[in-house]
Amino acid sequence: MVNATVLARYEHFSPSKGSPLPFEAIGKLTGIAPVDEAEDALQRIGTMARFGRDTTIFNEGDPVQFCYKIVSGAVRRCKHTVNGRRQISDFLLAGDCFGFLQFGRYNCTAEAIRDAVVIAYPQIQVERLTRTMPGMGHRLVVLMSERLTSMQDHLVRLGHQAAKERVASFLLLLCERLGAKEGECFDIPMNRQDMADYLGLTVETVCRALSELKRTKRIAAPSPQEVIINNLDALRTVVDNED
Amino acid sequence: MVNATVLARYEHFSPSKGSPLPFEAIGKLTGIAPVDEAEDALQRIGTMARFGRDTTIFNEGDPVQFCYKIVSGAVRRCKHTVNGRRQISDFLLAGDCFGFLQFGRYNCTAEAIRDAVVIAYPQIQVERLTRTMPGMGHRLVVLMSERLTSMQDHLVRLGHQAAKERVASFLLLLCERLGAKEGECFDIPMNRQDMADYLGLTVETVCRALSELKRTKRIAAPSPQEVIINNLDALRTVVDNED
DNA sequence: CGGATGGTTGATGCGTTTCAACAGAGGTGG
DNA sequence: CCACCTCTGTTGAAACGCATCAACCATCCG
Repeated sequence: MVNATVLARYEHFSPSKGSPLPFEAIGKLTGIAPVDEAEDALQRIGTMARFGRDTTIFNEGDPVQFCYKIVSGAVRRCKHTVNGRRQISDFLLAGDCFGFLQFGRYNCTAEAIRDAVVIAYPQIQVERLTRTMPGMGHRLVVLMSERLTSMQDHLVRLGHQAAKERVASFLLLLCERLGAKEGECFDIPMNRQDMADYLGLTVETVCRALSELKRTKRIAAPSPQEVIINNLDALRTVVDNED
Repeated sequence: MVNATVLARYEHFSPSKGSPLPFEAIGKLTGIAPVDEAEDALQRIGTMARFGRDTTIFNEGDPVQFCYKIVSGAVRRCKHTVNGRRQISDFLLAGDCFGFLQFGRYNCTAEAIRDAVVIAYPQIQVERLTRTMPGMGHRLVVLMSERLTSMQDHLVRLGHQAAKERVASFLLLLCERLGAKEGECFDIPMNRQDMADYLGLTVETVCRALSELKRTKRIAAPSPQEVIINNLDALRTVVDNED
């Protein structure tokens, strides 16, 4: 049953509808060549898949079948609470991996924020690689460790920062992640509701915080989905005024 | 310099003042015998140390020198923000490990909540064990994975739950962790400030939430440090009313 | 053109923080 | 041994920030 669900998802796959592409195709798509042995080994077991906006990649509690790497698009990891609310634990963009080092069942839900192309690695084969290739395990642990660090930072955000500070902090994070420079325009890949569910706020509060930042000239916004950070240090000042 | 600090800490060590005990002593103290090869190997490289209440075990950013396991007492993992506030990411009790799988530098600060006896494992030797013993790496990864899961749950708490719900949720967590049954009295190992810094609240709000839970007979409190959960399900109801 | 969707702004109420006062436990020194 | 102090926990009153509810605008699409 679970298998059927997963296979059904592959129908979203666009480049060659219905049948997952072998990994080789990625090289052409992304222009990225495997840099080392571990990466090369992973490549060989990966197949591409495409998930439409707001579709579920896997649910919390599902048996682990695949691990993923994002080629393009964006994904949110989240938990749904009993009363329909949602806490997003993090956002994933091109190049990010998820679903690795989960034991038995996924510990959170993964959903596409916008159309996303991912590479799916069968978990069983990843595990085999981890056992046989010395570098692989370590690499995954480092990945996990980084995630833990970023979640700790997020705890600080949710525990001790005011709305404006959370939004400012989020913009800085996004800016860095996207490699945008001061004064450079970049796209916000998620909508206001996603931002709100990540920051533990309401859509309205996120809007007001953004408006406030615009009013005070710390940021500019050509469109609702685009932002320019006029002065990185000015934004950092907002974040640090946590009290 | 860093070495000197760490060595100085060992002076707190009480059973044989000044010189760290070889691990064998633990067997007698805790009555726990090594259950398998990995555990046994760890035992041989561990030395005991004692940290007084509110002392620092290591600071965020310190180079990783030791990994720890708690024999008795309690420890908090936390981050200190620029303006003196503190976010506690989790509490650790007897049997819990921390400081493992950190790369280069600790990603958070660890402090003793109350007098704590720990076993310190030199990081270099732990790493060697991880490379040579097949079971060790996997065990550490599982540990890390559990931590990630619990931090995700905590994100939900901080992001979407009201004060009463957070406190109720915290009590349930503590109760389970300590293995206390419904109607059984158990000790709260940390003070109100620690609880507040963990839950992203103020001391006063934590107090009020506790008083409210007492008033409604969901819990009883023989002393400020002791709690009895009269009805687990009643408390769970409080937690789930997240909206 | 009409309806749906996502984003923004305004007014109001509620919950948490803040500030303040006080109570009880534990420790110290006269 | 008691007076005194400190530290932690508790409760009250007022201020403030965010959520809520509601209206409105812009864009997109049928």
